[in-house]
Order: sequence, then C-alpha cells, then structure tokens
Amino acid sequence: MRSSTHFTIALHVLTLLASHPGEALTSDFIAGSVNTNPVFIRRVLAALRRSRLVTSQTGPGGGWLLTHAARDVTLRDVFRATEEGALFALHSSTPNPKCPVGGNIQDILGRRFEATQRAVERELEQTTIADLVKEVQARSS
Amino acid sequence: MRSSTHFTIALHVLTLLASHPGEALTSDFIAGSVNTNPVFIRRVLAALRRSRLVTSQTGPGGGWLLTHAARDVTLRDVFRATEEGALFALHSSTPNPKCPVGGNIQDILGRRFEATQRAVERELEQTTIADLVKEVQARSS
DNA sequence: ACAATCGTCACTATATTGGTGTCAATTCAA
DNA sequence: TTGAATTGACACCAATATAGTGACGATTGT
Repeated sequence: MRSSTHFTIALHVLTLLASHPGEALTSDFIAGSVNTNPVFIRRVLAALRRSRLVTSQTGPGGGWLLTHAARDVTLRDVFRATEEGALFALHSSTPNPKCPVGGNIQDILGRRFEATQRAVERELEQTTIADLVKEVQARSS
Repeated sequence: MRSSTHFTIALHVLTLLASHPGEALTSDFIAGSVNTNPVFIRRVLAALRRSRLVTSQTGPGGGWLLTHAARDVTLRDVFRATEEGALFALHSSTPNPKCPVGGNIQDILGRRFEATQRAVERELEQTTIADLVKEVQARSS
C-alpha cells in the first residue's frame, strides 16, 4: 500500500498551530514536535498554503499561522490539500484492448474507485482540526 | 498518494478467471490480457492463493482457477488479500513525546484512520467479482 | 521421456520518499 | 543601516518500493 506521510504530518502540524492560536510557529519549532527537519515541514506546509489553509511570514517573529478557525477545517480539506491523485492506482501499463476484460476493466474499476474515494471523504468530513485539539487536550490534562 | 497496482491487477485477473468458468488460465495468457509479464502475475496470484481465493496447478493444462463462485467474492476480500497495512501511513519517525500534540497525535489519528478504513471496506463490500463480469459483458456485447 | 507450467529467486531500472545542506530574499529590530 | 531570523527554493543523497526480466528447479499430463 502506497501512501505518503504528508497527510498525517499536515494534520499533526495543523493541530499544533491550532493549539497556539494567533502565535506564528517556525518550521524549526514545528520540526521539533514532528521529529523531522524544517525543510520537510516547509514542503508539507507549502502544499497547505497553496490550498489557503495556512499563511507564512518571513523574517524574525515570522512563521506559520492558520487562516481559518480550527472548527471550520475538516480532515477532508487537509486530505485534498495533501494527497494528490486517486486512492487506488490503476494498471501501470494499459491492459490489452483486444481482450474484453482488458479493454473495459480500467473504466469499470475507475468508477468504483471514485465511489470509494467519495466514501473516504464523507468519513473524513466528520472530523475537524478543532476535534483533534480537543482530544489532545483531554489526553494531556 | 502511494498505492501499488496489485489490487487493480488482482481484480482484473479475477474478472478474467470468472469470465472463463472452470477453465484453468495460465499466467502467460493472463499476462497477455493485463499487458505485463507472467512472473508479475504469478506474484500477485500467489497472494490471492494465500487467502484461498484461487488455486494453481502445475504441468500441462495447468494454470489458475477460482475457488469460489464469483458472486461470493467481494472487492473487500480482494482488498484484504492484496493490500497489506493501513490505508494511511503514520509518521515515518516517532513524533516528540514531550510535546502534548506529538505525544498523542499518532494514537488519535490511528483511530480515525481505522474508521476510514472501515468505511472503505463497507463500500468495497457492495461489489462482487460477478458484478464486474456482468459489466464487462454489458460493454463488450 | 518430453514438454508445459508453476514457484521462486536474483538482478535491474525507475520512481518515490524523506533527510540534509545551501543560499538568496524578506523582514524585524537594534 | 546593519544584522539576525526566517521562509522559499533548489540540489543532492540514501533508502525503499515497484515492476520488468531471465533463469532454473519442481511438478505433472500426455
């Protein structure tokens, strides 16, 4: 099963930002919580910025901030911002079009996979970043 | 998004087998429909055999056969046989346990991801290999 | 005995992933 | 104005995953 950690890292970082409302966090500080390096963090956050979920500010006192209230950002929003492409890969080389199965299977499976992806997104929609913050607080109190 | 093509290939092959009921198909023939090489096909089918979805037979006239009626095999069964591990990866290195977020986020996200995986499996359960065969026949008639 | 077929291994090429270093650009503050 | 902090954007590397290919022994039907 292939899947990058970007989705997970993004959720971690957004939860961290939401736990420090109004405070710009540096990629260096964030990397300390995630246990990785600042460049990787900036790569993940750059994708979130493209989707307008965060903003960044250079210079001293700079760093990263949420652009929306945590209760308005669902896991689906983050999923779409970080995971590009489909959940399941189709064939790496096109199947034989002369075979009745080979000639139709990609189209048929593609439709099923889209339905599955919609099911995933419906599930992810049920949770917001604010929910994650609440859970962290409940566990660390 | 990472994800091997094994799930897709397995569905293709099972649909092909179900389209030739009672007939043992060789990995060479199957590879011709999938447009790949027989060794790769045997690798994918070996996983399906471990889950008792197919059997194989060596020697002349040998090949691969379904062990169950196509209407009794759901996409979820194939998913479980081919996709090992979770749908979403957690962090590649453990987050900082001294941070309230880092110390709890993996457990919290793990539960959400399990719920998502259950949603995927519920969706995949709705379709059988027999459904795929029917769709192929409807399109190639 | 022969040929067909699977079972499995080794090797390769390619792509992806994450880690690291570097340096220019921006920006705040002394 | 100078200097330091910080992002932005590269390039490069190591490790891993993926799929393609060849090879060869084991099994089995004719």
